[in-house]
Amino acid sequence: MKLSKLVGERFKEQPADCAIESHSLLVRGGYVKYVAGGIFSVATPLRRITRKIEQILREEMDAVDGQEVRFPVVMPASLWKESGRYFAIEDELVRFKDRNKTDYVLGMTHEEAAVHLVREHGRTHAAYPFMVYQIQTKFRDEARPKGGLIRVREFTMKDAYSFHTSQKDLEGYYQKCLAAYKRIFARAGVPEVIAVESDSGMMGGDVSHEFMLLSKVGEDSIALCGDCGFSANLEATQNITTLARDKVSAPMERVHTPGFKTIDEVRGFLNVPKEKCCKAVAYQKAADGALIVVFLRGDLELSEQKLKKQVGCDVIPAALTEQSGLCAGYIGPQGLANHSNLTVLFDNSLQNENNLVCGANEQEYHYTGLDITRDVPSAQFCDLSKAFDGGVCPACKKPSLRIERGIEVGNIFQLGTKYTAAMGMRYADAEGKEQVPIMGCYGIGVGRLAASVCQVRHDEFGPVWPMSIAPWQVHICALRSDNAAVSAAANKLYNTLNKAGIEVIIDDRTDVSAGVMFSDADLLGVPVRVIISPKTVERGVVEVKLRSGEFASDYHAAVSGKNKNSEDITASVAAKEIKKLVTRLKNGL
RNA sequence: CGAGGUGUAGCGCAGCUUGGUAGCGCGCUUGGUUCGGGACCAAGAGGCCGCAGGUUCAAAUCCUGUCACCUCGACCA
Repeated sequence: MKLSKLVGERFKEQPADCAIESHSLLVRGGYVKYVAGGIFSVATPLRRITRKIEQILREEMDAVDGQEVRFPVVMPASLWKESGRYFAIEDELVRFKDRNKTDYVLGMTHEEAAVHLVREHGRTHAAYPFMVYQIQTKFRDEARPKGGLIRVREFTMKDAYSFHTSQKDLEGYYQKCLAAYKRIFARAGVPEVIAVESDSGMMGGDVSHEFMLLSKVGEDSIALCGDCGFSANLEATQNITTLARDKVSAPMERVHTPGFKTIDEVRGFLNVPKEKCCKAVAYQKAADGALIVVFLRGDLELSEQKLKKQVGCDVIPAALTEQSGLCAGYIGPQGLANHSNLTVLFDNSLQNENNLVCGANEQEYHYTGLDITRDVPSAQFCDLSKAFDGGVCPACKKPSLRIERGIEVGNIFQLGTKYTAAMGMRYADAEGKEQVPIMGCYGIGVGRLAASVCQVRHDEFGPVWPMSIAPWQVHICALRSDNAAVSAAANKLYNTLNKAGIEVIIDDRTDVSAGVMFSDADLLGVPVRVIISPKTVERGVVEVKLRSGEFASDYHAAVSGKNKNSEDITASVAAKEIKKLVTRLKNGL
């Protein structure tokens, strides 16, 4: 590839509207061009990167007996009505009508299509287990695309679907896929990706993992235990609290707290620690507006995800009106209006607690001396608060939990029979009895992975691509290409490397300064840089540098140590050395 | 969907308060001088000032509406 012909502009100004480094660098390096909200065109350098990622995905999926297939982007609504998701999913699923007024959807994931494809093949138990996968464009009408390629509406995803005759078989296969995923991320140059337990959300099923690349720009919070290695999505991490109960329970006392509503105001006024307050949070069920009041310890945060799971439906923060019978800012467990349509829940953190401050369900009054055991004997406790930094690990019970941010680069779910049952997929078991197959699914976002690698592998000048996914392996900067000797030497090396099967891009522009060439090379992030200039030609050498900055002098020495020779010999000697270097980097040495 | 913000040349921005010839930097074109970390000089090209109404002799500027985008939140299979 000649850089002079490469489509896409590189520039030095920080683009407006880029909130994270990977977005800014991918725009500045001419990797992507914005088309519309969450929709990008991908230029050659990024396309070459994603092709390499896709190839790694194919190899690893094939290694666990995956069969590559291709599902349609456009599917009839009827297929999505079979699974029920046509109605369950709201605006994220794009719906439209064709010329005959038939309803269609744009594929945002392909469980339905997968079941549709394999239900005939899967009629006999002898067919199992098997997996199909595809690498294809998906469209999700995200409420708010952000972070450049991290969260987009149109994206390429590798999605795989496995089918099994027993939970045990699925679990065994699931472990194989988990191992395959670890290999994939290691090969893509981000071995630090970790698998964390996740909440399966509305995908259904019980066990699921998310693959997280720790990064401050990540959208997910992850709880990690530095002691036992426990890791889980914050939403799926049980919050264990350890506050000790006071020896003596004071009697409840009604106190005047004019205008003090929030925990901070009340605890400051009454001079008690936050954790001795009983906080009330009001929500409503999204479907019917029924009120939910959650009580939790004053220093903790409610997890909406956990609340949703507990009440079994979507929830929204409550709008407290006169009719609600709730007294905003003064809600407490004692004397709460007896509302037929009110759910009251207590977080585990309040269990056995005493001497708490709580609302009195009356304007401008709180109680002190609340003893949950004594005063609210009917309280139902469950896990509703968020785990926190420095909290207790649910696995090893040591206070060594830390909370970090991560980018979700992949996920795997044990789906169970949600789709197979709904869509009528059946097989005959060994006894001839009809059974419903069990399903697993496994996804990796290709563009998001590329952007994530950029996010964690860059310096102030540009991305530093790992050799395994770099758009090219070698970048030749021919300084002063207007000089015939330089141009001849550079082209000779370029041709020699090409013939040797090395992926090489040459900056053959005759009208730019060295600084421009180096800056562009930095933005393209190719691992091995070869510099040819009048000076190096004079000495009969080429200069080799690594984008990462490591080992640069070694290789310079190795190449320049050769005797001064004719151009031909310099090219072949240099090419040999460069090929060795590329191989070494490929093998991660 | 809620809150805040921004739309002016390919990109980054000024101009708007107080209406009166549309500007700057980068990039682009041509010529010349330079040449190992985003060079310099000279001459050029490039704009429906997001869109639609309104006020006015006159609107990038004031008013109304609308669309798009960004940030935070909600949502996220």
